[in-house]
Amino acid sequence: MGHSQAEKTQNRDRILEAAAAQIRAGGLESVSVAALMKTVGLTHGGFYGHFASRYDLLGQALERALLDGEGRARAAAPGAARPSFATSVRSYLSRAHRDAPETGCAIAALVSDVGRADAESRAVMERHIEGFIASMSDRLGGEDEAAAIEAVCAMVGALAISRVVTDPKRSDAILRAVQGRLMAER
Amino acid sequence: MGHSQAEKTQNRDRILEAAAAQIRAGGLESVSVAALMKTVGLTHGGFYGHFASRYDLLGQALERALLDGEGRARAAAPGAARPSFATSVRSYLSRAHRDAPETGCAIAALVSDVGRADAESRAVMERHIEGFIASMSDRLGGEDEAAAIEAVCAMVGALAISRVVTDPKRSDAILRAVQGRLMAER
DNA sequence: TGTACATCAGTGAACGCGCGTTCACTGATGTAC
DNA sequence: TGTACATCAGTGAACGCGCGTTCACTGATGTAC
Repeated sequence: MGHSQAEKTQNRDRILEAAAAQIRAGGLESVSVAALMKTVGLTHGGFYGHFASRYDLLGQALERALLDGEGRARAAAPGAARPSFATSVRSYLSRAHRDAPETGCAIAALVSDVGRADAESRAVMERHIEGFIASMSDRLGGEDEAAAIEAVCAMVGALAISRVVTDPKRSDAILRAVQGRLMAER
Repeated sequence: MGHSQAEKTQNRDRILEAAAAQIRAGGLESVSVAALMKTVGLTHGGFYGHFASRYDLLGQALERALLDGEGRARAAAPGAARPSFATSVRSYLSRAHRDAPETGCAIAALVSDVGRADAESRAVMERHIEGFIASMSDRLGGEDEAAAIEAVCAMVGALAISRVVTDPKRSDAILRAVQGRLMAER
């Protein structure tokens, strides 16, 4: 077994990435140090060589999850150009996105959790919410921020709600309805 | 100290009500049997005379929280008549509602939590989401379900997001923006 | 280039703590006569 | 109506368990010569 410095950096990153996926799949509280380290193939004791505490990790994992989700959105648009409003909405409100929370938007995956978290965590997510609004506003021509805010709220709400609904057809219909409304309005 | 049968029924109800508030304020996982019983003024041992397990309680508390939230919405409309679309939206997207999650809509308070819960819990919330959509659809004239679905998603999303945003003015602005857009459209 | 040693990433046993749950017990309630 | 007894709501000590965290240890890495 190797213990090089390069591997340490790499392991830290793998821990963070696994935690970022875990919090989206199971919520902030679902992260256990032992289980996390097992996922990465290490033992729990080594954790504290990378992070000061579970709480410390959680803060960083939240930021990472938010970045990951945005990265995925960017990657989902084929071609180099910035995706259009319609493309963003379609990709965000897709079944694929709904069915893969662990790699998807962390805002939708964790809104209600973070809404009751400490101010620091809320500020972290807040920055990404503003980024989301700004990018949608941009894609709408940048004139009407209220329209962008409504779109973001409807998208986050629809995705989160679609994950609650147990009837797959009905869940699909909700995604489609909001998609249709958002595209039709402009 | 009294132990009459009437008091037992009453205590059970108080436990359930406290749990319904707690899950909206702190999430499903935030409920601890000991803390809950203390809130109600009893000791933890007595809990199992009322519920089979913590898990059993959680299921019932979720249903109760959802009913509570709807009751509050109904009570918020002064006068006997069913509130209009505009009144519902205004009351739902109010600062008062945002600042009192423990008595407010359990859908907004717990969407992302329940989205990753077992099918049974999801089905419980699903029924209330359908009820919410149906009532909004009704208030819109009952012709365009997609409009009602969009409104519900935007309202739930906006309220949940407004609780994340740490800047109070910006949080207010988000509520107002979505309110304005939903009312303007029809 | 090769050797000796210090560094340090990761190991795994151990600890304290809180939590869900159990259970023998208490004493008021409510019922049978 | 009053008395004796069974019932049972609530008490609080105790238990097992999992979890976050610590720490002495291991052995490969990387550096000084």
